[in-house]
Amino acid sequence: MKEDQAVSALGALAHTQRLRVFRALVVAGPEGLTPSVLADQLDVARNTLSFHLKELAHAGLVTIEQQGRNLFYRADFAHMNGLLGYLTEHCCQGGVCEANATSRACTSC
Amino acid sequence: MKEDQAVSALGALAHTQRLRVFRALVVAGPEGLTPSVLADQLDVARNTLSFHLKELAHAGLVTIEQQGRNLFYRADFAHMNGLLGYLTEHCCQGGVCEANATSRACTSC
DNA sequence: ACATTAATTCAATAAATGTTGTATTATTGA
DNA sequence: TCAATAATACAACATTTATTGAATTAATGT
Repeated sequence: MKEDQAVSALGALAHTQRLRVFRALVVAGPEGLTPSVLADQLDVARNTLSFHLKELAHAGLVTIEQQGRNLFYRADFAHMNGLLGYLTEHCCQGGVCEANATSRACTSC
Repeated sequence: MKEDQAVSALGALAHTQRLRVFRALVVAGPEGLTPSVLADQLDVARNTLSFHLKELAHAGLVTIEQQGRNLFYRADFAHMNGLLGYLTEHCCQGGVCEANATSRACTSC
């Protein structure tokens, strides 16, 4: 992951509602969730949610698939994993755990 | 780490210059760096840097110690570690790696 | 075709964030 | 004490981000 990707992903998560949206998608797993369900679950206006989902998608943290008139948003675990790897790597730069950095990211995601 | 702390830390790092400042402090290690040195190193105006350092400090990611007329800023590795733990834990919620979550954070920081 | 549902888009506004220049506080050394 | 240095604080402004209500697009079922 590049610096600007990391900044973008960090910015996308640096908002209470978006972090909750992302967490809800993580919990939902590979099936994902529709904006309607998310809006009900998190009590957010639909257009506001749409804005935040776009932010998350633009940052590469979620993917979108259309099924009929529903959209299914899913957490992009690989991208989140890349962010964790970036942070771990740079958190430890100059430290003693560089060798572990790659194995430390969430490999199951 | 609580949600609002995580949001705050994520927001502090979600800015190119602040991320670079933090990385420079990580590289500098336990000695830390003064604003003057950071400003020269990163080519940022001093008052702008002061603003960004305040943001990082407010988010708990850096600590400040005064020595004479110099201030020494240091990366707070424990706090960064806490953020990584929070993200790892929530990135994996509902997944298979919850048992590893605690061991995955940067233990050397 | 028509009404309904899902979701987004747009414009307007409000709120938060970032930058710059200037002024201020505090420490040091002559 | 006075000049120089380190750093922050403040005010003004510009920019970006967030929210809301109204309108729009697209898919579905009758």
